[in-house]
Amino acid sequence: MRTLTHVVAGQPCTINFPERHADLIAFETFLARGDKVIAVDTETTGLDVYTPRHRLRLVQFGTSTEAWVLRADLFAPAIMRALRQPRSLLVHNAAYDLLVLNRHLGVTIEEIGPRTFDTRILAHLLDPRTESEGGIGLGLKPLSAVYVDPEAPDTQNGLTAVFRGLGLTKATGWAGIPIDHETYVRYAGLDVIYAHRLFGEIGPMVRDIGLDHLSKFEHHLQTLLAILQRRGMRLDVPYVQRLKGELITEAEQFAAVAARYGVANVNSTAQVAEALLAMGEQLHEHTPSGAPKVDKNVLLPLADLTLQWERIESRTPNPLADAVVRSKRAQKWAESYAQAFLDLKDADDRLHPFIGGLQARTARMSVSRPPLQQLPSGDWTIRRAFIADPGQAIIAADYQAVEMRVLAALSGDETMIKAIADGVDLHSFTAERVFGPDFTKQHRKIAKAVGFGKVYGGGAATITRQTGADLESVKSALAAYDATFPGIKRYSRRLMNRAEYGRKEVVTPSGRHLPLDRDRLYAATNYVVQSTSRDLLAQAIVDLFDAGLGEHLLLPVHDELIAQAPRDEAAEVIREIGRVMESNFYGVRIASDPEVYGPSWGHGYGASA
DNA sequence: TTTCGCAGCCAC
DNA sequence: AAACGTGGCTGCGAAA
Repeated sequence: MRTLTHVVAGQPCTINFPERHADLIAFETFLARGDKVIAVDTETTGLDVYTPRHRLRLVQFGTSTEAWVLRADLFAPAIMRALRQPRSLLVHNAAYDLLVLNRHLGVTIEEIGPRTFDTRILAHLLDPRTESEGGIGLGLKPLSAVYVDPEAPDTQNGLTAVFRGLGLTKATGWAGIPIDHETYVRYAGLDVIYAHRLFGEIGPMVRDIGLDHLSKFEHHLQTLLAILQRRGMRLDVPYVQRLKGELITEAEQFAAVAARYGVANVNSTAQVAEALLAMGEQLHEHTPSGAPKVDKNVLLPLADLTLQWERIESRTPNPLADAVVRSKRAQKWAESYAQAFLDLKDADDRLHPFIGGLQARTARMSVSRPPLQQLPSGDWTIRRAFIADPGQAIIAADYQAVEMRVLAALSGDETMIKAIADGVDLHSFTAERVFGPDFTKQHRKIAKAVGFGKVYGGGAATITRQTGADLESVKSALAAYDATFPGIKRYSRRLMNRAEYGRKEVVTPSGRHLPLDRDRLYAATNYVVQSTSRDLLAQAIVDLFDAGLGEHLLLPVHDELIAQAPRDEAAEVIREIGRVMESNFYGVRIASDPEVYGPSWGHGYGASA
């Protein structure tokens, strides 16, 4: 047994590192003490839990003064027994550890999820802001520094310094550092001690502000999302390999065209800008640092293309601009999607994207490694890579204009609530009220942009840029919109006034406190709408599991759920899922649109083979 | 050599 | 008076 000592917040703590089986007797004694709550953490070789190369190295247990760091290669049975004892577990960012323990030790999410407390969830409820947003942050280190001990070492960054001394990098260090390296063991042990103390500090705070109920909900949701992640989605590997090859060829062909105009690297914005200027093009827009902007909003018009890639016929296309946008798109799709899919798949050709259930400031969920919430939707080719399990079909149900409906409900605007109840197209309705009965397609487009502008907090200038309409008609459309839906303007003003003179935050119907930046109080409306829309989807996921439909779910995508079901039941299952998703929110119907896609996700976007 | 901020692009 | 919100990820090019 190796024993390390460390002072945490002025108190001496011990970190025990058993080296042989005889050392476990003391560990059993520690467990037999019967602490109600024990902190747990894992150290692994990397973040990609389901790739064949992923390994579990250490599992740590601890209280506020004592940690046990156990090697998974030597002591797996003891670790499993400890995890299965009937007591509460305390984990910082349990979304990750639940999956690790399930995959490597077979201790399932269902076994330990329901009795796990996650300090990251508690911290997010207290303040969801990251460090860069002016908050404490959601990592164990910044939270410990604030709530436990200002001297808390940064165990993650501290180790990267150690990695360098060993000739390792950030990428190779977690797998390569010797498993008994003193700093590695020490920091592994400190993490559970800090997590335990952090829980002791912020657990009561969450209770005091009346968020116990929301906390319970978020813990339950996280467990369900972990089950979705464990399930994963099936990848059509031959299709992805073929697609990747085609995309790379396309990227190379257009890169060769760009090279003829002096651009050796299409991803170098500096090279592209210089070459375009040399060709006599004007570049009026600039980036925050002052460089000429050459993004696709600039390049597509130079190539005589709309933002939807249709020919405008208003000028001679600039061949360089055309080649650059085409090469970059093909390369982005090849790398960010096709290649990422192949890198992250498990041994059974399934992808298990990480679902962050409580991610954004607004609690919106995120999906990463790979980013399945942001696959191209204007074209089916990338989504076609995901296929249903044998005998099943991909199905999906999305909320219809959920953010507009939430805004209508929260603001209580009678005109909009009635329009929704009557089932009319909201943007056409707005266009008619703003521009009269003879409104055009362009008028509807402006009305739609104004509606989104209200949700996002966008102003006349932004809407002008988006729609190409002139500033004056956009301004009058905004004024007419306010006159048509006075409740929405009133509601936004109320949120801002409260923040102006009271706490710089907005509180959602679920009781979530969302901090506002003092120079961006106008974001209040967006925050409460976005957050509430997320809460509705989260509630739907919980309800679907309660209704026995959880086994069908595959992925949440902000306002929709992707699922699968046996082919001959698919239509019925998705209708049922859609029904469970629907609700009445302050008198406004939150409606869903169920759809059977077919053999792949891409079949919902026009794929046929 | 590795890390990191910027620019850009994908989604809702 | 006006104010475009939330994420993930890749490549470049300079800093460390």
